[in-house]
Amino acid sequence: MNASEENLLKSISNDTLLDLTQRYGQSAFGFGAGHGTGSPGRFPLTPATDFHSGQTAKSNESGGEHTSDDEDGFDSLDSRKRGSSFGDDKPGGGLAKKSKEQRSLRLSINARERRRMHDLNDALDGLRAVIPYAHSPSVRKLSKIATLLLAKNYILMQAQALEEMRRLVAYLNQGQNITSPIPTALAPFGQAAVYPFSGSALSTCAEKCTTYSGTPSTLFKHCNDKP
DNA sequence: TAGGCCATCTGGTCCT
DNA sequence: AGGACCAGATGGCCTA
Repeated sequence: MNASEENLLKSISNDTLLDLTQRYGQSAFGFGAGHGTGSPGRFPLTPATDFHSGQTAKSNESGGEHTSDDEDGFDSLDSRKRGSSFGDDKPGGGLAKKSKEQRSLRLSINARERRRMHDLNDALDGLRAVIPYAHSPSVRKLSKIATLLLAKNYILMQAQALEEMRRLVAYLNQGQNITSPIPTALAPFGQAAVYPFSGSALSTCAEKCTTYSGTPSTLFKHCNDKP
């Protein structure tokens, strides 16, 4: 992890929304500031030499098509890594000594797992697209962990802002004039600021997922709630 | 060159 | 039984 990213994570982990807000205000979530200015960063990954054939294979970077993965996985695999025991002759490892049936099953499972991880990465890309940081080609893409932590705090910050707006509206609706700056009575913030869904009319997990994800519902099979 | 990040494979577990 | 999910292992790429 580079220094800039490290600093970001430090600032995220302490839950200081004020600090986070200041960073947003400065649009300081581009990691390119401290390093690699003018450098395109490490993404997208450059094509690598195929492990077996020596041919150049396109990276399976998330967002790419998942078409060829479905066959049996082998020929269309990302060339980065074939796994620890793939084709390995060591005892107990690899598919070489397994039956054709077992091998076929293993390849099928691998392809499924690959697809699953691609879906996960697609979702992470979607998350990166909506959280505020510099989306510039010269800026390094957020790492997975940074994306998740930043998203979490962004949600908290938005919830806090929403709660503040609600209080302000309520205050104004009482017919009181605001002669001084923002009333200090608006703080501290209630629980609703911490749990965005706590006051929501949406009661089931499925409803929340449908409303807030914008993602195909098939990706939310965790929802046990019946709408 | 070390460390961070990543994709992939793999075997285990749980669920439908 | 088959699929989803998970965590560990492995090795490639990139940056400081």
